[in-house]
Amino acid sequence: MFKLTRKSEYALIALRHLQINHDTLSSSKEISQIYMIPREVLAKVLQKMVKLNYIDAHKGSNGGYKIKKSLNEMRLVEFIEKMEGPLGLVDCNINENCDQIQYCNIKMPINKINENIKSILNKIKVADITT
Amino acid sequence: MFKLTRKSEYALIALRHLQINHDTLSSSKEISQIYMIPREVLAKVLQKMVKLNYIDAHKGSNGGYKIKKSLNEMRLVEFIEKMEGPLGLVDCNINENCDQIQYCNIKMPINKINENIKSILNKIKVADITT
DNA sequence: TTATATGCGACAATTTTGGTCGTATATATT
DNA sequence: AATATATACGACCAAAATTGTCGCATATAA
Repeated sequence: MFKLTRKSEYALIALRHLQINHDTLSSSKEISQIYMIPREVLAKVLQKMVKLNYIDAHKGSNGGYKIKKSLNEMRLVEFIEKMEGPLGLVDCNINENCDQIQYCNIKMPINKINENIKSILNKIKVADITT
Repeated sequence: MFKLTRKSEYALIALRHLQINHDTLSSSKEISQIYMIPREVLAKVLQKMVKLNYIDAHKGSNGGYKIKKSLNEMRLVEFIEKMEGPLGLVDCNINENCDQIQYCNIKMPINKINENIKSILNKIKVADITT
């Protein structure tokens, strides 16, 4: 509970690598080997970041990925939510698919705590991880 | 990802109920019915809280549970960690069973964020939920 | 004695997460 | 043109965590 997923971790590891090597292309093979990450999983994470326009991809021999400068200014929460879906301590912070929703007696206080946490995370930029 | 478990939710719902009805015993049956929580699951959560000495149990007919006053002053994080095990954004905040640990390039920044979140949670008391 | 409560272990079902495989497509290099 | 190497993507499988069920033992009030 209360953990990031591996995919998020892999994404951030890759981003940091891409940031440090922002003057060259880095392939999924290269990154997966350096950090001991299963190649295919990493590849999909990278592909998702391309789709979200966070990094650029170059196909073919000597191809690879390159980070986009603008990404560093993005809020970390936003990044994670785009990659994984909305964050929330409990389901009713996200949707209303909860059997307890109409009887629940802790909705309000939990919601408040959720807001607190989100507001902290809102202050963290992707660059705080990658640089 | 990044969610409380149902068990934690159930525990907090039950605690709030016990707090409101602190002058009488409440049975797992009663609580499970009011909040639409599967009885057996709730029962185990309650039993765990008894073992941790957070609530009192009375067996037999007309039995049930009662909250201990001191619990309300406990930090929420501590409560959750006792119920569920240690919290951490990533595995290496908890133990070192991670294939990436020696190559990881985001250990430090993630650790810092983890500290931030924990320090917020440290300011929240159980009473902030139950009252 | 009976009804009703907690206590507890084994286990089953479900969901989430993490990882694998096959194939298509693009491109630099030879 | 052929080859090697890279990304793109869908289908699928495996493992782990979470959530829920069942059966039985024990305690106690009425």
